Amino acid sequence: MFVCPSGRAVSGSVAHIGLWRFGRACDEFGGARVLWFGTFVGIGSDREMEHVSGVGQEETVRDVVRGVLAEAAGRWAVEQNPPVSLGEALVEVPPANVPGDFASNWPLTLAKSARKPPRQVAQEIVAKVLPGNVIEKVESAGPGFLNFTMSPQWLVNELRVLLKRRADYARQDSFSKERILLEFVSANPNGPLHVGHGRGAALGDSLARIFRHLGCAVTTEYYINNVGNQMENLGASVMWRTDALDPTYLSESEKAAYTAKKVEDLYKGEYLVDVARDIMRRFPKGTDRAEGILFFRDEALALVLDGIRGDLKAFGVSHNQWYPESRLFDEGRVDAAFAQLRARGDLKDEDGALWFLSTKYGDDKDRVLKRQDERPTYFASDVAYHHEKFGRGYTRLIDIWGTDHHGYAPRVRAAVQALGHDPERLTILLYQLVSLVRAGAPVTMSTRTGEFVKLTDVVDEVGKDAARFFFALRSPNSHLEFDLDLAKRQASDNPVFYVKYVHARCHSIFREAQKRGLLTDDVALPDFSGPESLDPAERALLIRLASFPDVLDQCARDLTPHHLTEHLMKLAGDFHRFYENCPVLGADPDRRLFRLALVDGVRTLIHSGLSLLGVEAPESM
RNA sequence: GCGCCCGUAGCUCAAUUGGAUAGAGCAUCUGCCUUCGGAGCAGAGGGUUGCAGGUUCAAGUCCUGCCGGGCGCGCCA
Repeated sequence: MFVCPSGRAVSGSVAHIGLWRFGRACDEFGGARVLWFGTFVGIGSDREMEHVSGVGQEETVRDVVRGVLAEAAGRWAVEQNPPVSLGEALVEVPPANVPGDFASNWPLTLAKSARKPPRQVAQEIVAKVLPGNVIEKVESAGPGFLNFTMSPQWLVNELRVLLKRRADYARQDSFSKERILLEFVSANPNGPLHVGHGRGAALGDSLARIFRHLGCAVTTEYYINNVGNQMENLGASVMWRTDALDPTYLSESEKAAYTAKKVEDLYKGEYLVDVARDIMRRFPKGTDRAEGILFFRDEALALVLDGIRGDLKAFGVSHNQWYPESRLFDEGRVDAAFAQLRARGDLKDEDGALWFLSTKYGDDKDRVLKRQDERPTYFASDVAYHHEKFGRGYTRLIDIWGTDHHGYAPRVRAAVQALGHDPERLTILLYQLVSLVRAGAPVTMSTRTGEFVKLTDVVDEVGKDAARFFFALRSPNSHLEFDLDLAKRQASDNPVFYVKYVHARCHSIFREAQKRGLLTDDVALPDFSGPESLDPAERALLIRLASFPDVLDQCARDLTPHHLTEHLMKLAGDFHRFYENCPVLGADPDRRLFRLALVDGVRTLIHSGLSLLGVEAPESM
């Protein structure tokens, strides 16, 4: 067992361990100063087969391969003259046609400084790999690639680790230092959430779950825009609906107040009729109530927010915190942010307004913080809000926005920077918008006509699980076409059902095993013995299961759950091939126990994976 | 006009951040499965990665210019 400066066994880049090794060797040759941490256990030795117990997990499979590679390359490098500097190297999953579980292109990148052909470098590094039980085979191939094949013993042992850790499998110590604030949805509270918000909600919630699973402390937050023009317009819109329902309900001054608003600024959505009815029911004519737009605004706001909370709950999403914009004013944070910017010389007064000189920080124009009439802009509170979020001590802020807000990003970044925060610690994740398809034809979505498709309509139609899975199916960066017909089909062409079915089938095998008296305890499966040799279908499943931590790692790195949905679909495919070729209950006792363990591993990871997406995994269907 | 995102098989999308013969699913076609759940499996066809240059051992990926699509460009939020 060894400990790395970063706290992670083999962190990020291979260069880390490579340099270690390299450094130590240099020291032996009287070379560079060396930092040596802990005791290095020769990679590939039997010790390596022991996995750490406890909450955290040190290495993913890929880390293990990186370690083997770096160790060998490090020993190779010290023998080179002129000296070779080991840069970044990458261990990747190779294309299907190449033999091996992992591959590296390192020799290709080292060839130049080593002044040797890449193939030769590859062969020399292969020769340096220490024999052991982890890697079965290392080969040089192609123009200078290295191909690694994991040993059956390692794969089988990793299954034991999975069955021991269960729901904690893939938790990694390195992530425990991260404190993330994830802000998402934050839709203006002027009506129900629509489908576009659903994508943001699914994205944010799944990412939060994935980060937490990996061991990060994550807070999810919804920022409520409860002040400003649009909220007054909401109040006026409700008054307009109220007036239509009962012309005697509003006072004359109230009528004047809402009719003073421009008609095109009013929200036309039908749901506001219900809001109006609700208010009239709770405050009958003649009873005591506050007067004016603000009364209707606040009442409407409360009702709309309740609705949004309900929409999200039905979608399996609940934020840890709801942060109202008004709080920033109540606590004086907006003025405080202004003062700080002023002190830095980042403000100017011009045309009677107060401006933030965002062009100093890369924005393409300066931005107004306070209008001529002294009222602050939305941007002003957002500046204060981001400042406040940083002040809470998070290591990272993530904002998730629809791509239609992308033009807003540079000014927020500028503000964050001007207020003295590291802009690298703020990530603004933009997702492309969603188009709905029904019966092969697009469903139109326009917020302006008030005919937008509500998230709840989609959830009601296809179910929460299908909706969650579909929203997580694609990279945030690509347009998402949501096929409503496909999503609700109870057939194998629907990926949600394909994956869920495998989970149910796994449970069915266990039910059958118990019925036949082949299994007394369906949970433990502690000590199965690894088979002499693995069937290809068994092997494919083992490597797929073992790749789960790497997949989550990648989801966290790329800020997208779509690697996970893809992995689950591949896992389901692997399982069906296994199921087809490898009878479980009909096998001899040792093999049966091993295969039951495999099935147990599959259902465990499907359950974990789906729950990270907010999707249920039924035991029968 | 300017800025950001995108363009990959008939359709919907991947491609591990510059790597090997660009892969899946659906659809189509051909087979298989009365066993632990047939909601399954195996196989086939299908591509000049929008176009044209450039960078290098290597480009769907990077740089330039076009073409096409989406979204922004307010003292709205």
